[in-house]
Amino acid sequence: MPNLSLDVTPLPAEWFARDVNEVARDLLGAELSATTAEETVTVRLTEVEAYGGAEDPGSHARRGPTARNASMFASAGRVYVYFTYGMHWCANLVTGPEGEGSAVLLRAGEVIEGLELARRRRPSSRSDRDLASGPARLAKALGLTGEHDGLEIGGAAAAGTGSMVVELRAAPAGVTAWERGPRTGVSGPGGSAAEFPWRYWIAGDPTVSRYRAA
DNA sequence: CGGCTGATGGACT
DNA sequence: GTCCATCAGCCGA
Repeated sequence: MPNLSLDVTPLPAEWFARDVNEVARDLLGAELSATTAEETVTVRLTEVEAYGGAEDPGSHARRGPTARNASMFASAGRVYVYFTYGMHWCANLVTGPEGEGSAVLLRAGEVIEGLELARRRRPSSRSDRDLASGPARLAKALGLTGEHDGLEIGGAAAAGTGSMVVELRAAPAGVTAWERGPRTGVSGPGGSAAEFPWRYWIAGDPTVSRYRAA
């Protein structure tokens, strides 16, 4: 299935109204931009993970809505940002209808616009290809934090002293060279990692995060 | 480049 | 208490 054009605002709901795995795969190659204070960082998505609702043992939504995951249960086209490991923010795009709790975790990307700002935000990055080569790295390069949880794509929201606008454009011709495999850190009772090969990445792309299965 | 390990705090049982 | 949808720093090659 070819990628649909996403150059309209707000996003067409039908683009998200299908299996979260198809949405995840079609997000590969898409361009996500985040603008604050007249400065924009854009990443070309190279790695994502699909997470289902209550039926998915690896999903934050598996035990129903809480204060933390509330925005996951909103309708499609919003950003779900959560805090993990005591220091990192990670960003997802909500894909399901209201109440479902499905979303796509943005795991890695290539910075294609706003390189200077991305470098400023990630001074510890060893090279430009590491600027967004991991979920927390990507969120940091884009400037996304808990302030932006629930933000609607294509919309704007007050965030601290400034504002944030997030926009998404699909790859013009789609991505054909994609691969998939087990998600990170998803195993144990209720479903092994192998049962959910819902991690997708662009084959051979140097910005894909260095994940090794246990 | 790749492997190993400590850091660090909120959510949830 | 325990569990994280992780990363930076350090080391060796």
